[in-house]
Amino acid sequence: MKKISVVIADDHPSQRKFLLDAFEDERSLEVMDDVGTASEAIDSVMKHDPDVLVLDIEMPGLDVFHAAEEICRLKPEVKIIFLSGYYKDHDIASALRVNAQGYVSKSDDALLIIDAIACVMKNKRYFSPAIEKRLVENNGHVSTRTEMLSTREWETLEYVAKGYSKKEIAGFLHISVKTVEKHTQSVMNKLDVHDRVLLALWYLAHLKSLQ
Amino acid sequence: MKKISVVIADDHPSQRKFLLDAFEDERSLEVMDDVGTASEAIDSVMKHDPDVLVLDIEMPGLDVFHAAEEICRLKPEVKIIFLSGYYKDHDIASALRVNAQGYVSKSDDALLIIDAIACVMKNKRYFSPAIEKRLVENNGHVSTRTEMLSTREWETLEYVAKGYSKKEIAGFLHISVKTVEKHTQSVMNKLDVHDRVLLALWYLAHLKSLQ
DNA sequence: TCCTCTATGGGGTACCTTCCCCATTCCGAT
DNA sequence: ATCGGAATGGGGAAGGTACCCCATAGAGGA
Repeated sequence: MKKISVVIADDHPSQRKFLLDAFEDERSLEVMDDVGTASEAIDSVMKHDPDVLVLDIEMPGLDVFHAAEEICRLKPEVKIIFLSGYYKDHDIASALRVNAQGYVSKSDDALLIIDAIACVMKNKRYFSPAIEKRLVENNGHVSTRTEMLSTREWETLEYVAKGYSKKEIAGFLHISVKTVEKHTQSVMNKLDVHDRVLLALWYLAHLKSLQ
Repeated sequence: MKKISVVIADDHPSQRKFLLDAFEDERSLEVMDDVGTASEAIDSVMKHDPDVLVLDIEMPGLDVFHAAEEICRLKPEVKIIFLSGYYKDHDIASALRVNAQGYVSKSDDALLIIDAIACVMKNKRYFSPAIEKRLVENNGHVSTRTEMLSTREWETLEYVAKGYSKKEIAGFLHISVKTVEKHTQSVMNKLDVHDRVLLALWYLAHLKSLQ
């Protein structure tokens, strides 16, 4: 089986070593390069064309999110996983904005980061539990689109798209039918789709690109 | 509504898990037991008295067709749906001989198997399209759901699945809304799907296998 | 602090959908 | 010739859906 090629970008040598050691023990991974700044990260990605870039959020010099945007533009197939020390909502939002595939806390176990790599390689997004919790508390579901759907709206959309009636959805979410109706309407207005079947079709069509 | 009780018999744990997961998502189904051999299947059917037995054709130990015959003798009311990996004419013939109610290819979508269950519960036989094709080439006539739908019903289904309203469909087909209604109802009765969104999902799920 | 956004609900209305009832025509099969 | 199925339509009931109106409470940002 082909190994997953990885580039590591972190300004702290100790953190870099920690990751290098962790990834070296994992046979499915192959670290191509490890660098200490965002601009070096861009260069390294251009040179090595890795599957995954593990990118520390706090680094001196060029802003990591600008770097991430640049990499997305130049090499959109590269999966970017952000590493954060103290995750701030603003950083998470920026990571989402540049369409990061993963966001892992440094306090998390190394195995979790390896898991995140395996996850994004399957074209799924990965967020460490603590950050996921934040996301749910704040924004809600991941959406970098102009048409932002709230958590409840997403949940409602998912159930609608699976063919459940408002009454059933109200039961699942433990809210009234009226509120389900409200969420459905909000979704319909935001997506400019005013029919349940078309909503389901929209959901199915966007499922791949959303996850 | 009473759930359809199901027993799964498959020697591959992964396949069992796949089916369990698929059936767990289906509200109308309740898996009573899952086993790994034909003789266990007999015991399980005797013990749980399920509505449907999903039976893998390739299993070690006791021959599955003998087991199926035994079950038909002891519990004739149990519907048996065969799951085949590589459908051979001989197996299909054997399945017909023991009066199986359904025969589905493993390569088919899980939804199709769920549909097969719904189908046999209405005392209709079900054969997945690929197998049905074989049957037509060899033996002769076995009714399938593709044949169940008339031209107009099929056309109506297609428009419904694309998100058009009855009024629109009536316009497309140059018939009255009432007739569209009639066709939609016929389709819903035949497929045992009583909702436009689920009809659309059914259509999408079967589009590939039906071609 | 004020204001917006999210989430929660109720009332009401118009329309759509699902499912009964009914009929006619035509066509192919027994 | 009759019978069944496919296709065409209508009436009407019951419930679902889409879209308005309204209000309240909490969290977060300007």
